[in-house]
Amino acid sequence: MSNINDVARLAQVSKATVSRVLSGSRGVKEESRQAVLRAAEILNYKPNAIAQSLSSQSTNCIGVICATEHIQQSTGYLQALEKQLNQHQKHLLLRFANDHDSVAQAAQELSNGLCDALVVVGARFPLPELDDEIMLIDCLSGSHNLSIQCDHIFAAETAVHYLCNQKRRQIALINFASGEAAALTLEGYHQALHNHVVPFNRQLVIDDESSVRIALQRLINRGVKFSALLVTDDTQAQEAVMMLNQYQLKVPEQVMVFSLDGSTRMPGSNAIPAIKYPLESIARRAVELLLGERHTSDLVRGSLLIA
Amino acid sequence: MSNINDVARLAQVSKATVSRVLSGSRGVKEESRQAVLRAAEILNYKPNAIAQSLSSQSTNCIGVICATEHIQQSTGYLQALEKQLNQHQKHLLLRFANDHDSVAQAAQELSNGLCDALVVVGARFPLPELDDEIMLIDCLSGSHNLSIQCDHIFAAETAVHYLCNQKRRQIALINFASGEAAALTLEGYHQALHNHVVPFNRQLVIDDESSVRIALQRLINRGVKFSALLVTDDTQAQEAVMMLNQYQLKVPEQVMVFSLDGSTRMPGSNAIPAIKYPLESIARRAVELLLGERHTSDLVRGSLLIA
DNA sequence: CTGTTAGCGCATTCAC
DNA sequence: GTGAATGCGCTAACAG
Repeated sequence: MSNINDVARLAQVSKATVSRVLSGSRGVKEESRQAVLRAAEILNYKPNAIAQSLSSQSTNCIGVICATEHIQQSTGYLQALEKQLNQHQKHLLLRFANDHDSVAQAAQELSNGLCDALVVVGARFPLPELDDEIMLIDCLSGSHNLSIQCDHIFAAETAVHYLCNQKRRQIALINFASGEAAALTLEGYHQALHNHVVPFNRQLVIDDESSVRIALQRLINRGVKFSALLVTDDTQAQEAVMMLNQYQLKVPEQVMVFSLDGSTRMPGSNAIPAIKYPLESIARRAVELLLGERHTSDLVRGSLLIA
Repeated sequence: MSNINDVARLAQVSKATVSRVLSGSRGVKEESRQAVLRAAEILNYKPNAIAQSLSSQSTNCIGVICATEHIQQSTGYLQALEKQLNQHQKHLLLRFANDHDSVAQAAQELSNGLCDALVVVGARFPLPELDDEIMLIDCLSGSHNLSIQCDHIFAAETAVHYLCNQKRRQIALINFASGEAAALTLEGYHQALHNHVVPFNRQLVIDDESSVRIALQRLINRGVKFSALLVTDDTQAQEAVMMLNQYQLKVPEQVMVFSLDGSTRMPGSNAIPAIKYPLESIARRAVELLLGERHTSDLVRGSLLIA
């Protein structure tokens, strides 16, 4: 690989001029300019990103720590984020993590100057204490950090309203296992039921179980009837549908399953009503936040999506 | 962020000694050693990765260009790759691409010293001419490059054998739209049919159509009967199942769908027989290849997976 | 307009 | 054992 010296020599100018042409590029005689460009072309010269980073004290890398648990959703975020970052000439350094400790370790290892910023995406578990500079997207909690959260109250309300309008008034909820997200979802659920004058039945809610299958079994074991089931994402929804079928419960005739996050639909889940969040929009805001073009943490509302 | 000078000053030694302790670390008096470690601890010092890279002429980053078309599969590779790279203290720089030009551009942009190596994963379209150093994993072609390919002949053979044993002899094939992978798949299909003394019927094969839905429509429009359908991956399989249902064709009673790549099963596709490739193993070999611990391009066989 | 110089933070000689 | 000096490739400040 050729470097700036090679170009300077071939173009008969100094390194500084080469640098000027390829960067700021103003205040350079057209003649030298052309010479530099020609030389660069001939040598197929690309400024070394590492050297630029060291000099400018900023790599153009953003570290993304991505939760793997509901990987389908996360992948959607990943694609959207990469697209936005790409448009801003930034690179995406990927790291997967599925629990508290992995996130902590990843954050540690990426805090050595390699990244300009860090983002945690889609964590469905309690996070370690992170530097305030770290951004959280769609995580269970994160009110004190730079973050973009889904409006869980709104989502739950919308879901309940929709289901009530479908004459489904016994609505079960398999909630997040912890975090603010769980509390907010419950709040929206509660509120909407109240608006529809449907009594709240504690027996219809499971909010301390990370496995959908077990949550659903517990729900069924309780023997309470329900005509609708709220789950937190599409993966859970699909699993729920399969289990309900195994229990001879017809979906959606007997139980309508509703996904509180169907942002990245998989083939086969089209028939499940859901709340869909605008991934591109979220990614765009996230990147703007990271780049300092925007300053307020965001609460994003999703829209109702029915087949 | 503190740097090596701060540590050296606090520990009352020179930069060189600090570097020795935190890197090679031999030939240093225990006393200084402790002093350095203590100072580093106090200052929470982490050697700057960028500076190390510039000095050592090797970032520990591997660029991964990931095809998005059948994203579920790719995500599996992504996770497996990240895990392996992580174990080797390497970072994964992610880039998505969905066509010839995007790959070319991504390869360009990542060839500026930021990455030590480049990998293209899961491309289902013709690739641009790439540097020989670039590794291909599960792409349509790539015999001249460093690569890890699935044994498509073996997969198709296995599929056909299985289906024939299930008394399904009219086996339709919706093949890859191009590349060696298509040719090899067809070869395996052909060979296995021959072994089972089933005549080859050109009408049962579609190999110039990138959309499964359209391919399947064409197949059905042709009016040929088929009791089994081979498709190239799970996403396609699920779409095929849905379409077949719309055509009132019961799956698997009337048509058994078989996925030639079911490495990353989604909920709901469990009932579809498939060939499953060992993702972790593939990722491990890939990383070994990248790191020069191994030198031969690989052909990987997948195993039959039935519910 | 352009060349020279001095860092960026670290690893690595080479003397002592 | 250890410190001073040099270089990785580039950008920026400062002279001319």
